[in-house]
Amino acid sequence: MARAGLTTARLVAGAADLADEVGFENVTVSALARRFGVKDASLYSHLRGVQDLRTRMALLAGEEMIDRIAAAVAGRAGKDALAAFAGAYREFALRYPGRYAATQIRIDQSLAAESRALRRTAEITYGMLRAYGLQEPDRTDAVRLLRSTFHGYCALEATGGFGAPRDVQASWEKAVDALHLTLRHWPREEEKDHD
Amino acid sequence: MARAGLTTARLVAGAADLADEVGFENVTVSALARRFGVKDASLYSHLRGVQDLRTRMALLAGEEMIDRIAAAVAGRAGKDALAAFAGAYREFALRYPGRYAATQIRIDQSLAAESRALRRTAEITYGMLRAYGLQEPDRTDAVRLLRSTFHGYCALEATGGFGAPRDVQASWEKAVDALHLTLRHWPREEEKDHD
DNA sequence: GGGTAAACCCTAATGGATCTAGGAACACCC
DNA sequence: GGGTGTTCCTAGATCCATTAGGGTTTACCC
Repeated sequence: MARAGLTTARLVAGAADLADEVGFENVTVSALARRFGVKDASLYSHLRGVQDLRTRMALLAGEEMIDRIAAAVAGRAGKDALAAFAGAYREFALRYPGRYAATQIRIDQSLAAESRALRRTAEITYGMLRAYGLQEPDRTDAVRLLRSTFHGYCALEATGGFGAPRDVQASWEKAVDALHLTLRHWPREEEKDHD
Repeated sequence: MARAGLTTARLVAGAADLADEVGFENVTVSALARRFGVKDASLYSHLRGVQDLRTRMALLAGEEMIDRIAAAVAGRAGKDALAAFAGAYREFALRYPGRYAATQIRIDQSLAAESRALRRTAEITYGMLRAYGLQEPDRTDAVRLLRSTFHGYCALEATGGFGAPRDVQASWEKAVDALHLTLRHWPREEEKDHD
């Protein structure tokens, strides 16, 4: 009956590792308890339940991810910053698929508001766009486009959506190039291109 | 003991409706049996199990989705076709969230190869790009970029990822505009923009 | 160093999910 | 009307989430 030394933080970290190994959707309270050599019920002193666990995993993974991205972007601007952001984003998504999946779940609005990770992500993303000189609402539109492309690419790649023989890394770099050009020549409110 | 008249097709269609109502991940064999007023075990004469059910849902939803898109794109070219494709894509994803989620699961490679929906999707997507005059590998890169952006946007929107007050429809139209320009001025292999 | 309160982990039990095995009722076809 | 499958059911095994309540270790305080 040696104590296992469980804490909420250790459990959540263990769950994140487990998610990377077996997939986010296969992280169960039972599996987590097994990993710590403990009975299921023991986890309920540290976690309110599986929903709580998932939320905590999402927040942890979000922090870890934005830390990597922030480190990659630091000291860069313009296309350099964009490429660094994109590279760190995809690197994280591919290397830690369970953690990445965790970042994509729906989070309670009130929790999201007080999440340091989300605030930092917004800061860093908007900061990265500064060089392109966009004003609202174009800035928000651009952020949404970037996030969509990054997430969509990683999600499709992760689920085996890209079947063509073409190198996936090369396509990614092309996409980042294209995004850079899009940001540089953003179709602003007045100067719409009709064609 | 009146027979319920179950068939694989009816079950899969029912499961798709159920997915749109309660979410793809909440479609269970039990819930589906309940919906048809039948015991769980009865479904196993028509379906091999929950994995089989999910795969069939994915194939069905994929067909339905590409049908809508094909109808929208028919007779259009260039930016017109792109906008129609994008509109039909997002319309489907938002209106049938459970079916859309089904289309995103990982499908067995051998099954994917013989899927009519996947072949048609490829045809229509590449056809839509004809007007932009891209050659391989640029064409594949462009397809990947389009799919990523469309999927990423719908996925983020569906999980409540867009918190800013900016109108989501407007951002989407801007994204489609931006994609059109990207396709028109695609950074081809030789003429790379270094900046 | 011993007592005690809190923290930690357990047993036990409920309810819901997937899935298998085997049996009964129905439809159809001659 | 008697086969002959197909369709659906009962029963049961296994796994997961969660709650209730109880025993044991830890750490702190005198």
